[in-house]
Amino acid sequence: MAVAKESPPVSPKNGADQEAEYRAQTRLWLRLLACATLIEGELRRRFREEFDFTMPRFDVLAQLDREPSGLVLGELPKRLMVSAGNLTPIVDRLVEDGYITRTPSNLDRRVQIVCMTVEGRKAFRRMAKSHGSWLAELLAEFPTERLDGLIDELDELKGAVRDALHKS
Amino acid sequence: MAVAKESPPVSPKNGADQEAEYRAQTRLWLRLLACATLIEGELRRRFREEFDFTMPRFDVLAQLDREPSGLVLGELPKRLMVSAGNLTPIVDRLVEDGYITRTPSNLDRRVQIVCMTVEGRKAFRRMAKSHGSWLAELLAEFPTERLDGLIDELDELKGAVRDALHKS
DNA sequence: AGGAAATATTTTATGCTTAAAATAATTTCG
DNA sequence: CGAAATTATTTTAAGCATAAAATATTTCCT
Repeated sequence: MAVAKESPPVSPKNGADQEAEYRAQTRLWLRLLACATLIEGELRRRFREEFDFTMPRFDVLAQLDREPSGLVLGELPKRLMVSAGNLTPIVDRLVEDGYITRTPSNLDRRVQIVCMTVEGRKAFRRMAKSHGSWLAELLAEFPTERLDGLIDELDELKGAVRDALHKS
Repeated sequence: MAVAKESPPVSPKNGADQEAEYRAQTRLWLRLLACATLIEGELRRRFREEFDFTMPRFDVLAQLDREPSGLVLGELPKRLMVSAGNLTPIVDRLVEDGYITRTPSNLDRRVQIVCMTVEGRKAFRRMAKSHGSWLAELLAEFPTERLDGLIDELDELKGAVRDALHKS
């Protein structure tokens, strides 16, 4: 069960410490995933039942809601942390359904500008309101005064992971 | 923008407080999702590149690794928090590839017992080792002494969400 | 100018995920 | 006993997700 044989990264740790840290890191990951899965599953279910809508579609609208003049299509995969190919059929359907428009730029015909329609904006606001209250309902039992603390911890975690990703 | 018009759930809150809490809850959810997405994406990438394997397949093996005598198939969707139908093709392929066996119970022919093979166990251990060190690498910059605190917070969050789900 | 590299987007192949319906075996109970 | 309800699992249809390859356009460079 020798794990700490490789060169220690910062400070030397004996086997038992290293093992304990491994376990804690794994537990953190499992808790994180469990919380996200739990909340995401419930939000997805409600989006479907109440609005016959999906979260990825809602996420696209949420991005466009903040950009009254529209957004270059290529910005969406970056902001939503998904692949570009993934977005194509989602945007296709949002256009079909009249929530957004997709117009090729005249300056650079590779580029497309996506923009929410008036109806899209209306639909988004209605759904966003429900989304907020669903979240409030799901998180109601978590003490309000600890929300900000947890947000800060997660921000730091996110930063730490990002840094680690940039190094490799 | 009237939001707090509905009857207040526990203690009365004025509009501004309610708005602030909504925002904090949304931020918490977005951070949680961002952290999980970031880590999951990287782990998935490495599983694919290093082992040509997927995380759902690994998750199934991880459950079976803790059960030397095997597991009733129906336990897997519960423990992994996925739908039963989802598991069928994943288990199919793990059987095809020789990592696990699936044998119908003689007492109740609806039930199937899933059990890891010797080779499955070997492959799992190899992958689990890498999985642990990848996680350690990704979380290296997050201070060790705060791991347990964050785990506790997430445990509480998970409990709060579960409670909210059971109520509805 | 004109070919090569870069950029934006779509297509393809594969796999995960869900919900709902279908199948099959067991249990319950009148 | 035998029909109805329950339980375990699979199938189906639809959508999300990725990686890798393809397409189309623009920029860079000589």
